[in-house]
Amino acid sequence: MNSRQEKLLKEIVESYIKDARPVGSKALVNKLKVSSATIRNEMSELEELGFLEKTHTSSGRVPSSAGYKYYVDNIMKPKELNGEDILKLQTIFSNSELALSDAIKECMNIISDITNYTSIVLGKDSDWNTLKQLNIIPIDERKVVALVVVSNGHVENKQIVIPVGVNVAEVVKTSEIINKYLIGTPIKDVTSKMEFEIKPRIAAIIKEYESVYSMFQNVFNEFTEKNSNVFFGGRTNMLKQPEFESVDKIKNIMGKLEDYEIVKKIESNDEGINIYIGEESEFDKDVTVVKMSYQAGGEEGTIAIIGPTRMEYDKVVTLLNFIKSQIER
Amino acid sequence: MNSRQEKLLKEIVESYIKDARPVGSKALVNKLKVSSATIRNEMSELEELGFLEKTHTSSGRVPSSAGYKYYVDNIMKPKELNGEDILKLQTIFSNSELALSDAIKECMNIISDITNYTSIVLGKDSDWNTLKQLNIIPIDERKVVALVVVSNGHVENKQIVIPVGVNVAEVVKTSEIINKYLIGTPIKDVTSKMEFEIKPRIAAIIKEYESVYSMFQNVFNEFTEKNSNVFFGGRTNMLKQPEFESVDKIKNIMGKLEDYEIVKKIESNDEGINIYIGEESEFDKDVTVVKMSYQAGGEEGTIAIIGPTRMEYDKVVTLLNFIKSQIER
DNA sequence: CTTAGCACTGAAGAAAAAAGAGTGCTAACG
DNA sequence: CGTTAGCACTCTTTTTTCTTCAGTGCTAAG
Repeated sequence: MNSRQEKLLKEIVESYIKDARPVGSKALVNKLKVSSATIRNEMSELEELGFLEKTHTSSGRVPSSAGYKYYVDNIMKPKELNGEDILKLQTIFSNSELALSDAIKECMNIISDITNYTSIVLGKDSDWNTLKQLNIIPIDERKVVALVVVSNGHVENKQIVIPVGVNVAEVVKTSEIINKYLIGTPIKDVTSKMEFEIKPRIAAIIKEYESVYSMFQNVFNEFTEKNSNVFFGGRTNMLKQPEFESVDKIKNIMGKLEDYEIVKKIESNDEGINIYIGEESEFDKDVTVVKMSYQAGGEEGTIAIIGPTRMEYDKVVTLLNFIKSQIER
Repeated sequence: MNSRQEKLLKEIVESYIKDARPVGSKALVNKLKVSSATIRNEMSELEELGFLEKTHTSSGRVPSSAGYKYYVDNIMKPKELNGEDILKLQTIFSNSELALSDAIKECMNIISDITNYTSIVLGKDSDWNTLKQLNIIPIDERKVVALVVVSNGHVENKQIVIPVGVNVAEVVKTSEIINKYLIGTPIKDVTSKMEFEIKPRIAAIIKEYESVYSMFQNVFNEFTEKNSNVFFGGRTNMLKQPEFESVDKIKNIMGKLEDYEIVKKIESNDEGINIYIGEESEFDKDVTVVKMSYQAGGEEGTIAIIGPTRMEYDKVVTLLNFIKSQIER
């Protein structure tokens, strides 16, 4: 691809990102300083290379997924960010009391506002984390709160009504035993370990040990299934994009965003920024997912921006890079 | 309204709920056992009374908001529920370990599936609840989890990074002081009480008391602002309804569902079932909100079903009544 | 009061026509 | 030989016209 073609691709991608309208040859004569006929020639060459597409035989050109990809990889320059936005984000990180994951969530929320795309923060799948601590906090004589702390710093609490025939002291005692024998166990193994390590031990000292046992099993079960380490920002921002004007498309995308099985596939292990355009996104041919994993101070996860393929890539990438630089400190 | 008119309204409402198509006079001759001309006469009378509407001069009739209202108040009979569904709901409540609010959330999720409407569970606004307990759980030497328990049984946890120059013991000490002096304080007053009751006390014993003070203020602040006691079931079910085929309508409704300020207005204080049809719903002229408050064992809140005005009122009301009966036990 | 009959209405759909944006190709130009 | 003006052609979009049809309101008779 020669430099004029690159310039041409750049202008087409940027114009289409801006207006969501196919770009014709005449519209670019000012930018390229050559006649529309020349531009047409170059365009048809870019089309043969697979970087451009036509919506019909005599329409203007639209970037293909490959076109966006080339743009992202070779042409795009980091975007100057709005000072005000930067400041907002920086303020969040400079609030040193905030846990990293909370700070990230707040930031992604703001980024959703800035960009009008949807953002997702995905805590690392709890299967791989280990039990760090289990606390029982009595609320009254019939209720306690079970607090499970996991190695990645994630905390989950659940209110429990104590079964009849059991008293708070017994529940607390059981939690002590669990803490003694199960700390460090991967969350996914807790259920089986409970049966062999804990059940026999409490059987010896608690009358209604079956109730207590199943009570704690429930706590862990729920925790394992939990989708709660998914955070969304600007869930409906997608609707603002002109390409999602068909109800079916909206249904499709919103439906996928509701489906935890699909969303969790976004999870990334790469601390670099990865961009999945169109079909690659696994959402829709017109959707792009930009994602990046983070890891710091024992917390890890993935952050992602979901938007149309017609995305302001420069802005999004620059924003994520900014977040990355903040995380690293 | 005479009894034939009631019967007519009933048939029109039920037919429209079923098919989402305006109902013409001929379609009802079998049901009413009179000629289409007679039905037309009655229809135009019902229209004058404000219970029916036409989409255009020569179209069939559609129930107006008032028509639905009359149907709900005077005509509708409780609906026989599917035994399988009942069983599912009952199982949840019979799981005695579940906190009430968790049980309700699960139930509403199931009801969303059954009905294809959206459900909402709204914890009572924390302004009116009092602080019951504050726990600090050390995670490591720089991190703790602050756990705030509120009188309604709601628990919120937040991970905090301890400011430099402060140690865990000081944080724990502060939490003990807060527990000593602030328990029973309405959540909305905690912030001001912190300043006058706690700040002076910790100033005496902690060097970096300013940091510790603002740290705890942050915990409570976040808690007060928190939207987290809103639970949604079947958020996108609305999209399945044929009346929401226009993108603008979807945007409008989904947007409102994302806006905490609007959603929290659903909050109800009436333990009876209230139905807000059309404009009254505050969502859209084609939306109905059915809501009811609950209160038991110190927990309280509102549950609501949001769907089209063309809603299966009998089913929804019967389901909510069922939930109510379960809560009362 | 009920009903058959019929003219009338307005939406929805199909078909045809007109307008417009943009292309590809050819031939001329420096 | 790359660049450009010119022009026929293609396909979408918009507008217009026509047709169909479900359903109404009204009238007059039972």
